[in-house]
Amino acid sequence: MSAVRTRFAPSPTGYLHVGGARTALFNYLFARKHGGTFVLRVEDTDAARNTQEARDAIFSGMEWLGLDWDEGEGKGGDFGPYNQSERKENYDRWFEVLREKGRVYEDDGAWRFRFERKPITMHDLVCGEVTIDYTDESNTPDMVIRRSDGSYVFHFVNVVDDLEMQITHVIRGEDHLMNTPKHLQLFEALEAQPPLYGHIPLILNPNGSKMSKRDVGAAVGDYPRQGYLSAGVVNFLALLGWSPKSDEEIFTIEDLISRFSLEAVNRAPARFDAEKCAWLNQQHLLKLTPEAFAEAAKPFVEAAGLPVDGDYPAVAATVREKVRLLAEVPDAISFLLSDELSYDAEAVEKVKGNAAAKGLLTALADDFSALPEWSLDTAKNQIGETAKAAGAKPGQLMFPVRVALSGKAHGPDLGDILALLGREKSAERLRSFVGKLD
RNA sequence: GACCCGUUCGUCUAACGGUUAGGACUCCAGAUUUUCAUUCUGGCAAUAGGGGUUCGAUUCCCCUACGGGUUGCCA
Repeated sequence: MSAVRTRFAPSPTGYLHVGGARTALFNYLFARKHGGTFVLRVEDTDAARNTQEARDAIFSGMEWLGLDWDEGEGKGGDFGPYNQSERKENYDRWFEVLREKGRVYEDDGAWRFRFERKPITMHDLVCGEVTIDYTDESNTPDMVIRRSDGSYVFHFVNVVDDLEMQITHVIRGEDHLMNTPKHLQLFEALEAQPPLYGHIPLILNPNGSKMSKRDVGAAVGDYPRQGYLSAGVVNFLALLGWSPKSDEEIFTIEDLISRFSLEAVNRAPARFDAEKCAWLNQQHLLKLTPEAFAEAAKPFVEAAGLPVDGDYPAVAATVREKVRLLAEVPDAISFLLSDELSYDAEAVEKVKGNAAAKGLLTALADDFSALPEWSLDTAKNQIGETAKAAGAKPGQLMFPVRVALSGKAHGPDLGDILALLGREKSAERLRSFVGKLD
């Protein structure tokens, strides 16, 4: 087989959505796996619906996901231009071939392609052998390939471009399965070898309806904003419709490249599960070094108006194992970066339910002030000492201290909190919290 | 309507025609952590229904139901 060439061919009419991203991913994985070439072609033949924002969203989305293309926008290549809007001469030339062969005829100013009336069998890389009968013209009317304004429709330009760009494998959504016989007929009329096709199942909403624009989780551009790592999203998308055929499921893009195969792609559509996507993201977050985590979370913390100098890297590191999305970080550490505390009502109520808490917290504040030296260990140990001195179990005091210092029921390790806050602030927050318990 | 693809725990999925139908997410219960999270252990939970073929069917065939797709001078 000649060298593998795949392509992703989006039309810039909206943002890049997860379905398109997964199609791009599978084409990318397949090309990389086989040492082939991945082409990015923009199908911008519908001038009325195309927008510059949509073009930019495609490029930035692909870049964010790490799906670097070899030919296309910004990369050049021997088969350009890679925008269909700039390829009219190519279409005119091939249209002329069809006209000379008598395969097209005029209809109301438009030109229709005359199908051969016979059953068309395709050998889909994912779906297997599928036959569509083109014998009955009323079911499969000859299709317009050139509009009355002289422009060409999707089916024709798509085929001409795949032909000229020497695409060997077309991996696309199942919504194109019924289009494939049309494309096959075009290739045959053009006397060209068609690529191999693989149709992957669509992604559905959690309720089973078709996932489209505007649905939750549909826009790739939203993921970075919510604090997803591209590694997490790529991992999740890969598992939607493809299986490694093993119990493993945490994969880097390199892992995916080496394991990917079209044979392992499912035929049934998959539903989008935000919970699992977030969990996978957490798994990839866990793989970051504390420094890398702090750096990744930085934009979110800055956007929340919190300072990211001084202790910030150490502060961020305390919640590395406690968040699923980076967008959760500012909330999780704001009490360490700012003195403005907001108390979680439920957590405070829980402390109020503990009759001994007030006395214990007051005693601890005093003991903190009296501590000869202040360190993570001495401070943390003092909690136990103070509790025991009052005849209470250490565990009884841990939660109230957590709420007093952070205002929350969940957060970093108590020792980390004490060390970062320091002696004065810790004692001060304990005392001020006691005042709120009345 | 017609045509095409599909149907395993709620979700993502595994299972040469022979498994107590496995794993993961979620949820619940324990353990660990003097706190939170992480981690670990255990639990709940599925072959859409009906016919065949077969010694034996999640697996092969047919029918029904359900879901999705296509049916444009959109892509």
